[in-house]
Amino acid sequence: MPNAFVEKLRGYGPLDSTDERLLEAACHGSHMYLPDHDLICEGDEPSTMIVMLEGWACNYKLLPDGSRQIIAFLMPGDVCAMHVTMLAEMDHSIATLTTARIARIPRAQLDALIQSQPRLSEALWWTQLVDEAVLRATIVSMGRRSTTERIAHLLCELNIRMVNVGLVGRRSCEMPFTQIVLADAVGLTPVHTNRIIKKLRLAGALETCPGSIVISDIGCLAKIAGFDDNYLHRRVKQYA
Amino acid sequence: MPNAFVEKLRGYGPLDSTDERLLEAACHGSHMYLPDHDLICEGDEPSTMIVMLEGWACNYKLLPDGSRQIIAFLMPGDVCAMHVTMLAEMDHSIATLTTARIARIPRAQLDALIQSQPRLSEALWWTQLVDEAVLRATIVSMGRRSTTERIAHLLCELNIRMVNVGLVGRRSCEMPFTQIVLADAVGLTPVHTNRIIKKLRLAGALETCPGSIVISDIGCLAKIAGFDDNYLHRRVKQYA
DNA sequence: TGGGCATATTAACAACGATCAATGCGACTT
DNA sequence: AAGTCGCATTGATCGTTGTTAATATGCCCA
Repeated sequence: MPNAFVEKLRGYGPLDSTDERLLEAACHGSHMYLPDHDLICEGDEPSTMIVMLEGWACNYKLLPDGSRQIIAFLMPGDVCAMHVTMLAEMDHSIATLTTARIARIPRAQLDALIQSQPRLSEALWWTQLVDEAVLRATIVSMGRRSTTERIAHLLCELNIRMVNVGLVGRRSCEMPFTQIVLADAVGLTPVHTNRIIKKLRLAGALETCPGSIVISDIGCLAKIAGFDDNYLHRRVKQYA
Repeated sequence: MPNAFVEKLRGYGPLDSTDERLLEAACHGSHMYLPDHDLICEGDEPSTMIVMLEGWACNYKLLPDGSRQIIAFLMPGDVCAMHVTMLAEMDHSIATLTTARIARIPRAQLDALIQSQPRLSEALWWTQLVDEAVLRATIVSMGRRSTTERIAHLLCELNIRMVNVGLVGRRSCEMPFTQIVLADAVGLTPVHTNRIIKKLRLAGALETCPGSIVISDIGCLAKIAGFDDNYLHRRVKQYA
């Protein structure tokens, strides 16, 4: 099975065979986790970089009143912020959304990799910068887009990111999370999120199953969202 | 006049005199800009790291309907994301909010600095990670806090950041932006922002002048916001 | 096989924030 | 001195979103 992390970094620029071999070796001690499993919690001391190999996860924060805000979605190939090990404690938690295979690369090993493989170092920097651009886009969505645009925009982004790592089949793109999870990501109640999902379903943009959302017309969704993918900083545009 | 950038990086850990000298030298060709001046725009190709030496600026994005979302505030000592020069084009714009002194460090010079001064490199990484944590906290505020908490939380954050770089005098902390700017940062209309500001004023938390907001009771504000500064990562991890 | 549980869905109502409109005020210009 | 402009402020009204509640559905498990 191809290593999604290697695959993703290749998206930035060519890696040589040593780069890829070392990267795969670093991901060797991966483990499977069940859905809804906290990989690390706010307040914990980070000691490793977390790499998603299979499945989905999210960064989130809990508030005193018990509500949750999902800050970012992680899919295969994604990493939690590089070098977080420089910080004394996590300011957010990371949990799986589905069963997931995860590798943890200790700081020392990461540092060694970065120092010896300049291409790898640059590719990792690039993923870091793109992740930050995604956070900025999220802020814009939450501040100035209508709730319908907001949800459509998020789904467009996830769709492109899934395409980038080969998660989208011939015609169907299935996102494996409940409407409750989606609500926590866009800052709405599950009830209202459901109303919007219904609207998007009636518009023909998507279909729903319990536990997942299937994109049926990405063009329709992109139009509703006013989606522009420039912030994902893809090197190769593959739109027709 | 002390260099705010050097001062801020010192907040992470000790720099040696060479670090500080080189950093100050890199900031030598600074320029003054008027308020509301775009330093770089979405779509532009970034070629330098932008360093705030005096005054305030913000990262923002404009939407097709003309509305604006401010993504982050920049104050003296702050930099726009390190290494953005790796990306082909800016995904957001940066504009001054007040008159401001700004240095631009070309990528080559930045790379040389980072390679020769490991402490500096680490300190820059740290600022980068803290900036990202601030973006995460912004998302949480926009998604799950009441509008009053949201505004109070932002003001608390800005207050701490101002304290960190010596911008808060003996008793008064004045933030030099209009309520319109604040509205664009918290994703509300100026009208509603004004209503909340009034409420906070009546609670004794702040005072207003045209064009600025003065914090008069940070404790009160922090209580209203439910503010916890952990995400600003002010304590430094001790390495064995 | 039946009961419990999480998710999805819908309705009715309440609360919140946007919109529209008008006024005051001070700084700046002519 | 009059006029313009941007900002701050307030009121009235309207649309959107949250809240509460009820029901349906499918799944897991005892």
